[in-house]
Amino acid sequence: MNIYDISKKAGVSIATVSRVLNGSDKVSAATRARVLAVIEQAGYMPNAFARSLGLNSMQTVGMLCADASDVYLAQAVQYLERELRENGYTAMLCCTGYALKDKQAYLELLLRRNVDALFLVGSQFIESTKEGNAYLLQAAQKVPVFLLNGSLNGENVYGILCDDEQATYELTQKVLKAGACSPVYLYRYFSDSSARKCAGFSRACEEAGLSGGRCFACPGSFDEARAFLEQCPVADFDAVLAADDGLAVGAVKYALAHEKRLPEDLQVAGYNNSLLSTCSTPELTTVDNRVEFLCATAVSLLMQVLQQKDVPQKSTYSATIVPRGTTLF
Amino acid sequence: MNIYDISKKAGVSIATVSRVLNGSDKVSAATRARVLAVIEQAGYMPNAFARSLGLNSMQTVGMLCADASDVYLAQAVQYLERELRENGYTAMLCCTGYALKDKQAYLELLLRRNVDALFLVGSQFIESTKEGNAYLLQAAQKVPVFLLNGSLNGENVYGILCDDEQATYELTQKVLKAGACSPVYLYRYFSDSSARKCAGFSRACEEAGLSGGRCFACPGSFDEARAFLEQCPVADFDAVLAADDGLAVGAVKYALAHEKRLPEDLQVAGYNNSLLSTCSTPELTTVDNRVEFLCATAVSLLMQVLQQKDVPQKSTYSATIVPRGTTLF
DNA sequence: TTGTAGGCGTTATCAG
DNA sequence: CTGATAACGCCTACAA
Repeated sequence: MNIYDISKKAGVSIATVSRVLNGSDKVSAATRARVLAVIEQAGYMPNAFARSLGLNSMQTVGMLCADASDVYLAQAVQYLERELRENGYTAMLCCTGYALKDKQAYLELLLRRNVDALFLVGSQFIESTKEGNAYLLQAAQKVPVFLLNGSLNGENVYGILCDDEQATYELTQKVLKAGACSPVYLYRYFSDSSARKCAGFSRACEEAGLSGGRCFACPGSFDEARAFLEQCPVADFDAVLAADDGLAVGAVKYALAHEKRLPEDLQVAGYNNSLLSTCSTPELTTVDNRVEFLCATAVSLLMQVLQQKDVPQKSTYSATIVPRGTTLF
Repeated sequence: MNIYDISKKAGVSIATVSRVLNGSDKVSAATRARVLAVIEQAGYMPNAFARSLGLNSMQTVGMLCADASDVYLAQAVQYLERELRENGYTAMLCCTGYALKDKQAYLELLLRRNVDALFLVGSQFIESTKEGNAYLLQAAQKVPVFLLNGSLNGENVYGILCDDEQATYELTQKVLKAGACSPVYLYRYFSDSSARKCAGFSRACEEAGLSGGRCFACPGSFDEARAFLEQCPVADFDAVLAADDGLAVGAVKYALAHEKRLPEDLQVAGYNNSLLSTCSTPELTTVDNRVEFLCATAVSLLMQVLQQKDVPQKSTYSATIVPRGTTLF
């Protein structure tokens, strides 16, 4: 069943059928109705591949995400997909994992599908070395590349990111002001975003005259985070700030297991304002980095880029602190 | 940059280039090497649309999922995508929400992209009426339709599902045997799966000679679930079993707020063995319905169907009970 | 308002 | 082993 079949049944040329399909106004109401009736009756759907071949676009964007089951990333995936669809685009999802080699391979895989753009969801996609990021710049020669919560200097690469440094700085200040004397910072793995968070934390610590060496990488499961705190290099810590809510939940579990009162004996704060922050009892103080806004912005920027409009290479927005039960403010 | 450019540079015909691209063995090693060198040097990638047009497939499957940010569904999405990719397929994700009208619209949208198959993730896609399911049967006339944790009788429709009834039955038995006299069951919304779970719960209750009317629909947030229990129609309940871990976390919050000891005063059990079950303190007893297995099975069945092999319309597998801190067994 | 014909970039069938 | 050529199904000037 193709456009020829329809044109025959309707007694018109394929050009007319095509015009009807694409809502051209250069078709008389009568023929339009007739053609539509035939299409309806036949249950005809135009072949997407043929259409894409001519138009050189299938209205598709590649979405790379290290782990779509991560509470935070999953939310981003959800919002992005929704926004994209509202703009007529479909998302091709690729869960890459955290290894650079895989990220590169899956990015190429998506490029081979002729996607119209690439979304890299999460700061895991920015490497610390120039060579590590080369593949992104290369991809950007073919399609616009959007970094969600990351930034990278390069033609056709667009970064939208939350000011994690400032948010963490302010959060740390509040925790210190509320009485903490020996805070520590936990992050899951090194990334563009966690580096910014550590920087904000350290800045606040320095300003308060505290000693350094308080930021630690720590495995991500609740139990591992808890175990880490049991042998924390800074033995007398009285506040745990974390780069994501999961680690903070680990800290809560640590406190509950050691009969430390939350927040009197130990202040805890997470990041992301994810489901985990309210799942915890007491509920976590956390930072809302506004994923929904991030995603909406990214998609709207993409639409502008596709319309050949000028778009800033880097957009920054600020986060909000959400005080709840695990801090003294 | 297309296949003609490459053929010219390599001094061969496009047929030869195509053969090289597709790994045909009817090419001499010398020409193959020459062509590959040109391809490499030019950074050439074949056009996916043209290729798909000829082959009538882009090796793509449509993935419908009510909410990709749901902890359970997100995990399914992640596993499915991984399995699909390992088999050379790419996932087009569509987050439909829970309204039938939207589910239908997004399914058609995917069909219009000429996907090779459809995966409907979660039992939300089976309606209780015949007319409600008609769109699935219609879609199945074009491509194979896979129901993940659901089943429906129809040509080209394949259901893979967990025996939720039996798992819930056994779980309820254990809770009763451990001392509960007045259990209640909470589910978030009516679905194929929640119906099976309620049935298992009710069967165990009946066998224990308990009165009926113990299954309740309940809004899904932690706070709402907790609030529901505060005015539960069954006032003297001493066990809360839930159709998902989120509701069970609500029950834990209820217990903590009312100084009921877990599990001595109140037994609680969730479902899905999701992140929420270990995020909770105490950790939730729950049911592991083995999403990973579900997804792997679904993809492997798809591959069989695509190879024209005979595949059972319905595959069932069993779940595992995971005893943790919120029950007395 | 409608129809004709060429092009999009592959794959695959035949000849050679 | 290699090359010419006809599909694949749609869009869109250009003509009528």
